[in-house]
Amino acid sequence: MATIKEVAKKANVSVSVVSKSFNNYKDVKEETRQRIFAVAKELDYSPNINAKNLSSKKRMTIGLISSGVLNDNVKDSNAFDIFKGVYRAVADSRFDLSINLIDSKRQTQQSYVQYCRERNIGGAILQGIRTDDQYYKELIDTSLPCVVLDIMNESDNGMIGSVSIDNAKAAREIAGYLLQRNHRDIVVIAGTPETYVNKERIKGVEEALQSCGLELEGLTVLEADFSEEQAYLLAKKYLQEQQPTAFLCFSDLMAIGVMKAVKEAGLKIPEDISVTGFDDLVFCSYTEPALTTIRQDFIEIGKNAAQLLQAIKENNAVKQHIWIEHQLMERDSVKTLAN
Amino acid sequence: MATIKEVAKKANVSVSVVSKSFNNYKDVKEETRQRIFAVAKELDYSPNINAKNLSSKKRMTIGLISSGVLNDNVKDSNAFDIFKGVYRAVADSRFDLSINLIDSKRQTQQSYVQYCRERNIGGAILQGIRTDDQYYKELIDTSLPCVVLDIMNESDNGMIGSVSIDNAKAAREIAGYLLQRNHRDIVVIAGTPETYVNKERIKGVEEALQSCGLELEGLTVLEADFSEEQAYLLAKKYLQEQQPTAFLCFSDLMAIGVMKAVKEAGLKIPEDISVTGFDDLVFCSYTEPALTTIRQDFIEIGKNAAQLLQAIKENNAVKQHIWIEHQLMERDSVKTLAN
DNA sequence: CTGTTAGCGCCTTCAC
DNA sequence: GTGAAGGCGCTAACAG
Repeated sequence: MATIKEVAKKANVSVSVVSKSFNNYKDVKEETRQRIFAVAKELDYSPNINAKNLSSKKRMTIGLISSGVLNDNVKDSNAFDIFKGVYRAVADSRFDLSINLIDSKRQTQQSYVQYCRERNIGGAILQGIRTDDQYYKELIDTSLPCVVLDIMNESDNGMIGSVSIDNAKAAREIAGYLLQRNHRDIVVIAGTPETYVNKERIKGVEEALQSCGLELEGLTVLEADFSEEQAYLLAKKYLQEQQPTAFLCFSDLMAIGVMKAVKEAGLKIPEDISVTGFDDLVFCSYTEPALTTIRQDFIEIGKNAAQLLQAIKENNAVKQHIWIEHQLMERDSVKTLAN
Repeated sequence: MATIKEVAKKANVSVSVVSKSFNNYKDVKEETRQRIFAVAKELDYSPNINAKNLSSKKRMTIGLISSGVLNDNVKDSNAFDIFKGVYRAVADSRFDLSINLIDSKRQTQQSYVQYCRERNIGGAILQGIRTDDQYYKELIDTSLPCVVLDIMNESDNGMIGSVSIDNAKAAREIAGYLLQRNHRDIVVIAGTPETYVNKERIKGVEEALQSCGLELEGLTVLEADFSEEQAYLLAKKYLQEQQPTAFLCFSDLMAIGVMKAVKEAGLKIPEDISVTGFDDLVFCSYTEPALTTIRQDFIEIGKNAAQLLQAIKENNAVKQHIWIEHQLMERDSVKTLAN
């Protein structure tokens, strides 16, 4: 592998000129630059990233800290879509960024901050991380630029941004959708209560109820920790005693679990019971019946996260939080009830 | 961020001792080592990876070159599963590897080799790459350790390994499954003919036919380029003229396309026509009817690829090709015909 | 515009 | 066992 030195030598210039040429400095004569490029090509030279990172203090690597890399739920590929979005944004930018995926479960020996510093990672995107994560707080307090997904950051640290859909609004919409179709006996299959996303969605559902003049007391909320299995078990148990007209689930995975329980109880969807999801994972259009749900555009989320991160790093972030549009996907799992 | 110097100073030793301590050299007194570690912890020190890579010529980063990062097919998450497998294998190893994802479509300006050299990438795993890829050949000729997926490498370069299921065998199995159920008018929806995977699967189907004493001439093969849309169009057109008893598809995505065409033709699956897939993507169990297919364990594939790559790098690879077990997933899309 | 030079943080002989 | 010193390849002042 040719080094900058060899290029310089062969082109009869000093290394600094070569360096400048490659870094688009303008104080290099065009002619010289061309000559250098020619030689570089001939020698098959390309700058060594390690050396580059070492000497220039610029940090151009971004880390993607995610809980979705090692989890066993093959159905959950949000992390990958987010990844795709980040990748695209980065590929389209003028930066030469590389992406480091870190699994939150694996990363227990060492704090994220430490990991990032070691690797000269200049900014991180956090996905599927909980605010009570042992290292989350540490990261937030650092001056490392971060973008968190599905978390609303409350600190006044200017280096922290966030991206998410408007969960309250989305929940309001899907609850409203059910209410409009005359569902009054709705059971909410919620996720993990401490979670920002969960709180927002609960809020949205409540708002929808209120705007229909309904009492909140009547609302049954079952907490299934965003787990398919948990949702299945809870729904199964619930169905032994009561039969609501609809299950409003805070994730598609949980909706799948619920559907299984409903079917096992000998009930039909949507004839006997309606079910809705949240996320719009790929398989939602293939379930029987196809699941009505809220679509989150994870690719878009990832893309925006990467762009926001760059903006933060360059100190020109306009908004600290970016809302991504969601979409109600109307399919076949909800029945309109007689008034 | 503390540097090795500061640690050395505070521990009253020279930097080299610190370096050695961290790199498990044995010529450091245990007592000193402990003292150094204590100081390091106190100073929150951890070695800088860039500097490390720069000075030691060891290459511990592996690259994952994939066609699946930027493609728009959200249904196709094989790449992610492979990625997961690689990640796990790497996380379990004693190496500190980081993963670089490279999209083959994006990577047009620069050869893989060059990309890897720049980043000090010591080995690469190629996924979804075609042997006629402009940079593939170059890579194979290099001394960069590589593991290719779904390609059978013919060169005698000892640095190249490969991992895949036994495609011929799998195809034989699923074709046999159909034949056993008395299907005789089978249309194969194949992928891209130049592809290793495709050739093997064709071979497998032919072998199955032969072992039943059937003529190969009767076999209809439609090439749909592994595309859902193409498969849909071809099946649609074919159904206007003829009606086979079964479509044997070389990918689930194509099977989905075929199923759509069949349904649109007013035919029922599996009553009128049976359909089989290949891959077992997540949504296969949710289709209506659930798709009978060949399951590829992509996570396992990724894991083995990473392990093989390490073995190659350490010069102790036993086999150059690793076969991963596949599995016939029997679901509801095939009907047993009357004899 | 171009060259010189001092690091960046760490590893690795080679002396002591 | 430990320390000194020379690089790894590149960037960024600072001179010229």
